[in-house]
Amino acid sequence: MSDEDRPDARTRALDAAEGLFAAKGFDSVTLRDISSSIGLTHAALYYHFPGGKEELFALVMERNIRRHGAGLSAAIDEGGPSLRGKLRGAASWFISQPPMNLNRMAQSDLAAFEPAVARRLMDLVYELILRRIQIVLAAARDSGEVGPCDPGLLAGGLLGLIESLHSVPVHIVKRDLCAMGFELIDVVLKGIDYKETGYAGS
Amino acid sequence: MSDEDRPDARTRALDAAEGLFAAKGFDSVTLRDISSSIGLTHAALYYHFPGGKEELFALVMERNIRRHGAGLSAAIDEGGPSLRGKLRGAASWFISQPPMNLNRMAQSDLAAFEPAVARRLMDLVYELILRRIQIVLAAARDSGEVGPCDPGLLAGGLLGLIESLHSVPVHIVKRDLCAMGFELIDVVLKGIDYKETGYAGS
DNA sequence: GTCTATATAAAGATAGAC
DNA sequence: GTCTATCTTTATATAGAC
Repeated sequence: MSDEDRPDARTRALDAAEGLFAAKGFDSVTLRDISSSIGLTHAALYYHFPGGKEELFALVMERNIRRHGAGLSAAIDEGGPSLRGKLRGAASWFISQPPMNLNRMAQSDLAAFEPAVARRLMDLVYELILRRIQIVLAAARDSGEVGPCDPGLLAGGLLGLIESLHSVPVHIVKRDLCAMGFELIDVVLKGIDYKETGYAGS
Repeated sequence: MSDEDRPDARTRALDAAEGLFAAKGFDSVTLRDISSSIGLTHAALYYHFPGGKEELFALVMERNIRRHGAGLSAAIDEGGPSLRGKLRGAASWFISQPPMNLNRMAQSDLAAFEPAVARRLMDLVYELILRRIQIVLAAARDSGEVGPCDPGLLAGGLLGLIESLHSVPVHIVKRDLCAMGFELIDVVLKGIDYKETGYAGS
């Protein structure tokens, strides 16, 4: 095992920035936070990202969205042919990842950015993530697997639902987050009247 | 109508801060943003809030949480005896208000606060908001109005679901946000197999 | 590529006049 | 109560040495 498996400084900067931006948001993270976490001074970041903090953030977010798009797509495909399997795959993916905090990105982080940049990132979210879920739902509806519904509305709702699991206070997490996600998926599929779930009361 | 209905400066500061903090988060709002929006200099804020920005934020958040608690409670009571009515009331309330962004508050805004302050605010959220929804669900389950379910999990999920409506891109909002919220409530109640909803296809 | 040093701007906070 | 003025710290960003 050579030491060549260590990413170059640019990639390490992107990785560090991704974690910090995801956890604290654009304004709360300083370039020094990022650079010092990979053993550089903040000035070195301007060599790799001449556009400064905004360029770094935009690059990080785009990479993050694309990674989520690819991971989500694979997880859906691995879920098998049923809608339930596909949605469980999607839930597993989002639960396995740090929270995307799309609300914060849209409403806070991108507020001070050039509209073109902000627009582009939000379009990517829609195209690679929301649309992917929407298509799954629309296919199930069109094939009659489920009844009439609004796939666009439901896709956003499902994402909010699953991502909200990341905010569950630790002392409330009695079970595996993934099991909780699956239970919420079953609620969406069958409603809370659903009797055949594995859940056995409080 | 006397001019006495104008709130005092302290209240106007809290009001302005509430809107700004809600929209942009703790770090993105400056004391000058708040003071200038009510025609004061930022130094004047230190007369009303000697503890500075952190005190102001904590006061604003506590007031906001209590207002949501009261509004939510009233909305649930006005929803009538059925679970569906109560949940529709809750949805109407959250949709009528600016987004709470509890995720951002818990994960970003409060990260740099004293643990005791952060803990206290999160406890208030649980006690006044999540618990209120949880109780409604538990009562419906215990009375047999719905089947077995986990009220704690569902309360958080419902909140995430409804709050996610605030992030729906404007060009996607084909209908009234409240109607969309009601449709999501019906999904939770009956699942997407539900055929008797008013929804009439894409 | 990364550093040190520095320029510049903005923010929280305080002192003291009015 | 609110202001002006100032202090201190911290951030982004740049220049130039190595």
